[in-house]
Parts: sequence; structure tokens; C-alpha cells
Amino acid sequence: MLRISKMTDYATVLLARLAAAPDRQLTATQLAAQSHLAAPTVSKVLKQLHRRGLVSSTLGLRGGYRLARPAAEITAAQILDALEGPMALIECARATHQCSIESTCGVGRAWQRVNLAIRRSLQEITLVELAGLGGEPVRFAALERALRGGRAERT
Amino acid sequence: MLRISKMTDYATVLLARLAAAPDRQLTATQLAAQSHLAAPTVSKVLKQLHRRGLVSSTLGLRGGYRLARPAAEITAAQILDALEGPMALIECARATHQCSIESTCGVGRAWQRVNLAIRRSLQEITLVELAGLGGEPVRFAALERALRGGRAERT
DNA sequence: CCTATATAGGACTAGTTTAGTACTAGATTG
DNA sequence: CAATCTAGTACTAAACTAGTCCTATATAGG
Ligand code: FES
Ligand code: FES
Repeated sequence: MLRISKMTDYATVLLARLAAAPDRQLTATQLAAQSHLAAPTVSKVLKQLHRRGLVSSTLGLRGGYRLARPAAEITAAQILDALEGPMALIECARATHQCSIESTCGVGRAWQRVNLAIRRSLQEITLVELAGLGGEPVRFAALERALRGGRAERT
Repeated sequence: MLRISKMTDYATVLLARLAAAPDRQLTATQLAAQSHLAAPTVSKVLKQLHRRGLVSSTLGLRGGYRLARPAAEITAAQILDALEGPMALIECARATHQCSIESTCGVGRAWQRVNLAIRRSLQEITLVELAGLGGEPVRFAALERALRGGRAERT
């Protein structure tokens, strides 16, 4: 179904919260309350995000989390990678591709290009847009350009 | 990991085979042999493809499968839909979206747009390209347009 | 009419993945 | 030194996937 995991979804929500309060340090408990998510789950996701360098943390009393860098520098692709590892649409696209029928089918290569194209598109979407902080409605320039197919359209 | 299921991968391979022999009727066994896949699995996938109207079948002795319509009229999006149902990147994008935090998060909406954009891109990719039958290398016009970002690039 | 060859459909099982929870350890403040 | 945080890991339950198997039905040909 070409879906992302719930964890990744949660991660986006939490990152959006953090992006909305760039100067404050938020604890896992606070974020859980704000997001209406279970505390242990939130904690798990945040730990993962920390490990992948998307958030920075402070230990101890009065500790908490904050974004490791400005929201504009965090992309959808990075979030996906952090939670689910580098994406590969099909098995054959993985690192050690050992597809037995690769020589004859040629399909793998085609999917890989789809893969790459989607990935690059996701790299153009930042947390600012995902969090809806941009002031203007979310806008995926590249993808929309693709969809319009060159037709000029205003607003 | 944003991946498609093996079944969908198999489906693409099988459809590519059928596309390569548009005038012949191929049995599940023949396709299995050509693709180096297990016969029961191939059969299962073909049945699914038939149910979703991507291939037509002939029963009985000397029966078999063929494409229901020209390869150029079968898109990657249709194949994905056939095997996995309409794609929804996140839970909230599903038919009965009952996300408890939808009002406050806004993230769901953003992902939905990503979802839609990817989907439309997949609709521009036909089986001709996936099967590598086009003569020229696979070309995803819309997606590449998106990636170039308006920069002119030759070949 | 009977048999061999195909597809159609569904049920079933094993395996893998995901989601969620719990527990232990370490850091910081006051 | 006690309270409040995060860090890391391990574990369990549930969901999904992949693959197989069984039964029914349709067709061609002897
Ligand atoms: S299915 Fe792996 S390369 Fe074609
Ligand atoms: S997570 Fe469902 S709408 Fe935000």
C-alpha cells in the first residue's frame, strides 16, 4: 500500500511540535500530552530521533528535547530515513541486490528510478512545510510542477 | 521503508512478460518458468491481476493469460492498486480518517499531499516503460521535470 | 462422455515485521 | 542525595505477508 509506519507518522507529529516551539526545551511527557500519544511510545520515537541526529537532548532534571537544527533544514526524506532506514521500493533496490532474475527482467531498474525520483522529491519537503509553519499553505514546488505538466496555474 | 510488497514486484515482472508477447496466451506455468518464480505464487498473483482487470484469461485446455489492454494503458499506479489497494501513506489518509489529533497537528494534511503527488506521478509511468519496451530508456517525464527543477538539461 | 489441462477462489500456515511496553542505567539539578 | 529527566535494551503481542494447498469449474480433444 506504499505506506509509512506509524512510528514515522508519530515522529513527524513530534517534530512538528518541536518546530513550533524552537526556543523551548520540551520533555517527552509534555510532547506526549500535547500530541495525545502514549508516553512510552513518544519516548521511544524521540530516542530514535536523537540517535539519528534530528533532535538534541539534555539529560537530567529540567532536561528535554529540541530540534537539532532549524526546521527548514530537516526534510521528509531525513525523517523517513531516521525511522525506517534508507528506503527501497523493492527488494532488488537494496544494497546487496541478489535478484536471481535481474538480467532478464529489467523491471528492477525501472522501479529503482521511480524510487530515486520519489526520494528526491521527499528531500525537497522540509519540516517547515510538514508542520504547516510556512504561513502559506504547504507547497511542494517540485512535485506540483510535475503534476501541472508545465501548465501555468495561478494561486 | 516505503516499500512495495513482493507480490507487487512479481506482478510487475509477470505483466512485463505478458507485455513482451502481446499476441500470445501464456499459462501460469509458462510464466513461472520464464520468471524463475514458484508456480503457485505466480498463479496467485495472476488471479489477483485478473480480478482487478489487468489481465484477461481463458479457461480450460489451451487457456492462459494475456494483458487486458495495451501495455501503454497500464500504469504503475494501477498495478499498485491492484495488488495492495489504494495507497495511503499514513493512517490519517485512509477512507475513514479518525485521527484523534487531526485538528491540532496539520501533519496529516501535508502527508496527504505528498501521497497524492506520488500517486499522480505513478500514473504517468506505464507498463511499457516498466517492461523496458519503449526502445528508449525509461523516462519519467513528470518526475524528472520535478527533479531538474526547471534547469535545462540535454539527454 | 470422459479425461487432461487450465483457471477461479478460498482457506490455511509459517514467517516476518510492527507497535507497544517494561526495565535498567546514567546524567543533571538543587 | 533525592527527584527528574533521557539512553539503551529487551521483550511481548498483534498484525501483516508470503507462500502453499485444496476444491470447483471451464474448455478441448479423443
Ligand atoms: S525483479 Fe529483481 S531485477 Fe527484476
Ligand atoms: S497524525 Fe493524523 S492528522 Fe496528524
